[in-house]
Amino acid sequence: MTTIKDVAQHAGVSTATVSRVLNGHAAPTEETRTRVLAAVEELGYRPNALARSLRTTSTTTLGLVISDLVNPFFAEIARAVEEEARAHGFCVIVANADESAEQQATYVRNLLDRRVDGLLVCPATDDPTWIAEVEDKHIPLVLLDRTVAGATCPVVRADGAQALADLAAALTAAGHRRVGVIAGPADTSTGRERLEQFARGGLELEVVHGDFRRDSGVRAAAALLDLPDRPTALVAMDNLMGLGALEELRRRNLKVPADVGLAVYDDQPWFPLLDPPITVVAQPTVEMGRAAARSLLALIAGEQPDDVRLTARLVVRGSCGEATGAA
Amino acid sequence: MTTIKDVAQHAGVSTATVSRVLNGHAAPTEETRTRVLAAVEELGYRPNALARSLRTTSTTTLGLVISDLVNPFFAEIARAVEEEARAHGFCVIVANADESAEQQATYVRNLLDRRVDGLLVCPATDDPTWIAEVEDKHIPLVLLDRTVAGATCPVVRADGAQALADLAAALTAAGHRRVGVIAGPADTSTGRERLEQFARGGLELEVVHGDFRRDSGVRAAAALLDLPDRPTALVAMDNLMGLGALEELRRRNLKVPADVGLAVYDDQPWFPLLDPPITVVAQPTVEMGRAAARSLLALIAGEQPDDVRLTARLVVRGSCGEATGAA
DNA sequence: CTTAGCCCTGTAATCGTTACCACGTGACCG
DNA sequence: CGGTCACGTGGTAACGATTACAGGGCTAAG
Repeated sequence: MTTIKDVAQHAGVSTATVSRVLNGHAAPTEETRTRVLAAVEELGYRPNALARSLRTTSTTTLGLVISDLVNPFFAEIARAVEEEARAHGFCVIVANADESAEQQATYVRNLLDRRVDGLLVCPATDDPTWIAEVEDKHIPLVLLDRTVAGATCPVVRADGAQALADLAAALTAAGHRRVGVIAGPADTSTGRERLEQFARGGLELEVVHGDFRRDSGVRAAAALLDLPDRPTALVAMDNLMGLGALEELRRRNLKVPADVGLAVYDDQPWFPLLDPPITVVAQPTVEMGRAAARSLLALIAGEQPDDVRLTARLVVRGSCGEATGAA
Repeated sequence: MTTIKDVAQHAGVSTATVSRVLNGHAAPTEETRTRVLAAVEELGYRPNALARSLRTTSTTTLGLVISDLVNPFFAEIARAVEEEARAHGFCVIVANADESAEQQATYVRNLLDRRVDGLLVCPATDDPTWIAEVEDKHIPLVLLDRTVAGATCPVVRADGAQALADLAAALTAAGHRRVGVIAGPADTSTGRERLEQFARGGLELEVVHGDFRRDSGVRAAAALLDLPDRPTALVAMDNLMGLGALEELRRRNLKVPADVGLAVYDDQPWFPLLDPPITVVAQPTVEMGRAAARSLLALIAGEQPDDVRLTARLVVRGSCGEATGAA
């Protein structure tokens, strides 16, 4: 592997000069500049990012800890974060916590060890212990999608209050009174919040908690559909649990919305293709990712960005049934 | 930030001893061991991964360059790679090339700069120039999903020949003669191969090339459906283009399979939920990711793993129509 | 003609670790 | 009882880059 020393030797200058040329510092002569660049070219030299970062204590790298990479919601966020970061010359290391608090903590530590310049985390649970570790080291931190009690860092998330109120109203208008909710885990802020906000809609709720994954959606739907007094509609608080619910409905040969109405929090491209298309609360996923990256970069630059709340909105498509004037 | 020096001082030993304790080398006394560990604990010391890697020339990190993170096929692969790597104590840096050869090259270089121990790439195009760079530096490399002409490194991919033959047969049995193919880019191995293998099925084909993304699926489907002598079925060679095709069919109010049959290469969890459920060629996604990670780790360990070909299989679901005994 | 000042360059220290070598001590054996 | 051996430990030189500081050459001014 060729080092800066090789380049220096090849160009007949010192390593300091090579470094200066490569970093555009203290302008060297045009002549030495071209000579150095020629040597770099010829040897195919690439600076060792490890050595450089060790010296400069900067990696121009952001760490992103995602709750679940296979969840398209998070995949899209990851992509948005990455794009925004790249536009600012930063690179992103994506780590997948798989909705596990332990794995999340492991990754946070790992990213800190690698000296990322900042950390973007979608917290798996409410457990706040890992945050202290990050703040001790004075590494800029931004929370994404979910918050954690007692966190003092900026938070970027969607505000679904209005959309969920609208959803409750739409369900009511369609004649639903008793609704089964497939909620997120009670130890996540989004899990609690969405449920709370939806509960304000005045419907009678049956609640089963899932874990934001497909299988839990299947189980929760089954539990709700097995109730003696079956709810007339289901609301899944996450796209993967929505998928699970759909699978269970299909398995039981229940027609949507004739037998059971359905709505899902978080839109997916295939929801409009179902028959009937699924009514959803759509989140501004890409904007969330971008905003989070921007906040983190601001924090790194020494600014004090505010929390960001982007509004989610209801998209009525038909899976909850038609509004009946009679109701 | 506390360094190994602080720990050494705190424990009253030399930095060398601290290092030995932490790395389990040349057994120190039980007594010094506990003393050092106590100091580590007390100071909350974590070794600087940059410095360590600089010294040892090993990062226990794999680089994974993905064609498109938002494509669920690749997202699932990424997850599998990451799991397998973690099981072996390796960490994965995921980079998203967004189907762009340039961005891919940029990321490959970036990962090499960071001195990853090995590289896993899903090549965006056939352009092989970047491979030379990797091989020059003797960094272990494994190609995933797609291959590149002249590559001498191990390749892990799916073999869809039989499945595509089966699909052609199934389409024929269902009475189709002229089929519109939404193919992948001609400058990707999977794009060419799938088309070639399907073409052997003896059907009359109309081919439009897409780019493995949703929009291109929409456009390609539109082009095919606008043909004067419209094909009786469409085959999309990738799940995202399949999604696009479905959207276009929906927009035109064409019924599947009554008006047009449809099949897609690469299964997705929501395909069975459509009406009718979509016939697909299912790839062993997770196994591909795992196998690729294993191959790369073997390469890093100095072994010479063989190429891996995992067989894809046809899953008939109904979107191509029923086999007619009459045909 | 001398000297101040500027610009370019090189020398060397440094970032935090680990590898190598040398040293001291205690044990064991002849 | 002395010599060897083994083992635990400390000092120190790397790893590959950046950067403060110093020095040398040249121009311009007095």
